[in-house]
Amino acid sequence: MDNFDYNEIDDVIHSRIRTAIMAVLAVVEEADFSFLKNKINATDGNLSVHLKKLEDAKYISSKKMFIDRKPVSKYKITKSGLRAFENYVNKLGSLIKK
Amino acid sequence: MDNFDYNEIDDVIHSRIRTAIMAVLAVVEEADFSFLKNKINATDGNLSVHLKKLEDAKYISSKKMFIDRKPVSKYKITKSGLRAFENYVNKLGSLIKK
DNA sequence: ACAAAGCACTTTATTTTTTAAAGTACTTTG
DNA sequence: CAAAGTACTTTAAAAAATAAAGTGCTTTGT
Repeated sequence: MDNFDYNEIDDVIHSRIRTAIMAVLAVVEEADFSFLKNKINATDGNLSVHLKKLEDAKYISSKKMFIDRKPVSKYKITKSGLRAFENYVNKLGSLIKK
Repeated sequence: MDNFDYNEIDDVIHSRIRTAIMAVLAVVEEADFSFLKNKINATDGNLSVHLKKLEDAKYISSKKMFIDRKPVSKYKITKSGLRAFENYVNKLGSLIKK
């Protein structure tokens, strides 16, 4: 039992809502705003803010478009986002199950 | 792939520093302030605040005493704290590794 | 003996983050 | 065509995290 340094946990990911977003985007090819909103059970404002934070960190990317005359934002995890999420999972796993 | 509801993640535990504290206290019988501080690499003020928060939630308990004429605070995880931590780990595990 | 430096914390204040509430820009339905 | 809905974004308020000071001793050096 050696390393428990909390600073090694990625704080961009380690927030309830962002952890959930990343977990979903890690397993789907692409997800739009409404899908995520329902999936993780978030309010609009919150989701919007946290998606932006993940996007600023380049962990996810978005494309905005119109489908059936309605605005739709599609999100997907980036390569570095997936890498970060994997690291996060490993780090947390090593912290947690001993 | 069904349940990703982020509200189900225990927010008392899901903070980097508190996750680390709980992870340590889940595997040791008892730990004092300095031990925790070094183990998880936290500053005094932060550690103090978060220990208090976990204590307020009854996830950990503390005893304050003097050893070698110096104040020492000993912390241990409570039964409900361990249960909460286990639930947290399970929940996060089910979210994360799919 | 006494000042300076440590140790083990706690408290307060500042910054950052999270959440909730409004707001924007349409589109659909009665 | 007004009211309700969809898909968000922005702003404002509440909560949390971090950093900085402060407290109360004890130890070490001179």
